[in-house]
Amino acid sequence: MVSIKKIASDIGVTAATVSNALNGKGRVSEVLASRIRARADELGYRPSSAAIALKSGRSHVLGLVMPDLTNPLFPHIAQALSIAADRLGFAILIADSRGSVEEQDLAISRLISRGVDGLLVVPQRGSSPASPTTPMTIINTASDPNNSVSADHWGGGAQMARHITALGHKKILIIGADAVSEVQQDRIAGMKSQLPYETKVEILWGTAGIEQAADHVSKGVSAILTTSDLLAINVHSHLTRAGFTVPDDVSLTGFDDMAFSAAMHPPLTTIAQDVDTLADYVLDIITAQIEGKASPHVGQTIAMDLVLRHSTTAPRSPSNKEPHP
Amino acid sequence: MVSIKKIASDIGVTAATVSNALNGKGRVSEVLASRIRARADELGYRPSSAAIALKSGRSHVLGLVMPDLTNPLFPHIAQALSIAADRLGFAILIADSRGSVEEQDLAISRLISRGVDGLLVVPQRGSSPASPTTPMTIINTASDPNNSVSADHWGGGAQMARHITALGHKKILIIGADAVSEVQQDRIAGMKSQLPYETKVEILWGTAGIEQAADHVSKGVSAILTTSDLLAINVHSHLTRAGFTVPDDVSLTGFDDMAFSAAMHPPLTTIAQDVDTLADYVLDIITAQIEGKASPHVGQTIAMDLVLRHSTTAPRSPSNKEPHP
DNA sequence: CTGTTAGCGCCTTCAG
DNA sequence: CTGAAGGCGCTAACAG
Repeated sequence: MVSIKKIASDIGVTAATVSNALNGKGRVSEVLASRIRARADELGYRPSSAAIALKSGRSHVLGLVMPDLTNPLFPHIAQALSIAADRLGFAILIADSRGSVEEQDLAISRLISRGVDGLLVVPQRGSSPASPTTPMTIINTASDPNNSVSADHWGGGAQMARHITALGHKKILIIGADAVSEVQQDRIAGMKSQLPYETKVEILWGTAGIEQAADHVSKGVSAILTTSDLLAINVHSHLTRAGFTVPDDVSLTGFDDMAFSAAMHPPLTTIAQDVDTLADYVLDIITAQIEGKASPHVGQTIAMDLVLRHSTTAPRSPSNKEPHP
Repeated sequence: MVSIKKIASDIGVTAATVSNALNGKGRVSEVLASRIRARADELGYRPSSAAIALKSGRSHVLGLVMPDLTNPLFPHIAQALSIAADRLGFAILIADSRGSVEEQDLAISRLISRGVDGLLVVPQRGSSPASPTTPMTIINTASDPNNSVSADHWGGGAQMARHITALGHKKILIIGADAVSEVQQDRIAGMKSQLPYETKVEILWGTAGIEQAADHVSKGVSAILTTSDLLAINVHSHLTRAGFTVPDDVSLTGFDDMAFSAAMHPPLTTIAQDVDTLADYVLDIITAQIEGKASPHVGQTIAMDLVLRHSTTAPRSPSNKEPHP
């Protein structure tokens, strides 16, 4: 590793001068400076981030803690975050909280020991991680009091419900994966809020929900709203096994717009997150926090987009009273 | 940030003594040492990783460069790697090479500037990144001459082909996503190697392959082998749209065992990677490289597992000459 | 057993 | 315009 010193001795000046020249502090004559720069890239000089971190107290590294790296949303968030981060000169250290709050706390603690300048955490369901010392921004959902920023899960659910009632559905089944997830609760709350008083709704959770879906269709349910695409594809599988076809017999929707959702048959109507905007907001917030400022984005919520595909359509008689083309 | 010095002055000793006590170098009397330790955790002391990195020249950070964080395999690899890494005291910095070799080189360079001790790279298709200075291990496929370790893609393809010919299929279509991917080439080469001379094989690439799949089935193809689950679900969609059902009309297989593959209908027969073993090998190799040693795992290949589900079955007449239950 | 010194690579005064 | 000195937190080598 070639250091500032090597360059200095090569040229016959002091380390301080090299530092000044390389950082364009203007305190060095242009001729000397360019000679220094030339030698620097001849040697392939790279400033030592350890030294800078030590001196400045800032590592320019952010820690990203996710509940489960296996979560299909992780890639998108990680990608958007990593791109946004290095635009700002930050790198991202990843950690997996492996499904438990203990692991989550451990991960946070390890990251802090690593000297990260800030923490980005998507909390374990139902947990409220906190750090007294290191800035931390929480990406969860609006109903979490500690939430810093998030997609508008409630609004996404609301859009989906509006879409489905506009289609004329009056008997609906909602299936969630996990009742303790605040994100899913918000998604469902949003759905319910937009369903007219007369429409019948039932909510089911987890595998029970998946298995009972077909029964409910037999009993007249004409649309099934789920809180994730993975859940939806699962339900779809049970439905077709039971002899129902989507969307002719039942409409079906997901959430998150995973890669496979456009590829399955029928392509799934779902709700997409704007991860790029999310990433920008998150970084804005964390960098503000690091600098002790306040970000305008704290507490904001990012609109989700309804992605219309072919798994939803108007219900068949008798619940569909309006004619349709 | 409480430093070693603070503890030292609190207790009335020198920084060096505190360092010795905390690192159990034995040069400190047990009484003093425990007094020091006590004060240290009262104060919540954490060694500064920047200082240690500066002093030792080792950051204990590894850089992970992937072609596209959006790749559905990334989560699994990242997770396995991050878990294996922190068992060994390493953290992982992620970078996305965003689909281009230039970005890949940039990412590598940025990571090196960050002072990573080693680089883990899943190379951009067809590229051969190299670093003169920083240890680097390449995770690609056996046919890449720079490959350090990888799943046995060839062997996976071979298993799949054996499975399909054992079922009695004699007219087969192979669909790959991208011909320049060495991984996919190896997967396909493995498949072809195990197909008896008499069986008819055709290979198609990309969207063309997806769109022509149904035609080929009309012309007698009884099994379609793809190089990824995502491709498979896509093909499945086109097939059902054309009125064919899987596996009754055609058998269909994927690769990678994504989350949705078990959930779709029918559940997809596919090939799974043993990412945990992969991660262990990768870390073994990179740490060996960092220490200037040689790892026994270099050049090794990790067996893939055939995951039998319900998208494959024996072909219907006329190509199936043996009776089956 | 404990202290002192010095230096990792860099930058920021403060002098010259 | 350039140099010298000091220090970020830590540890190794060398005293005492």
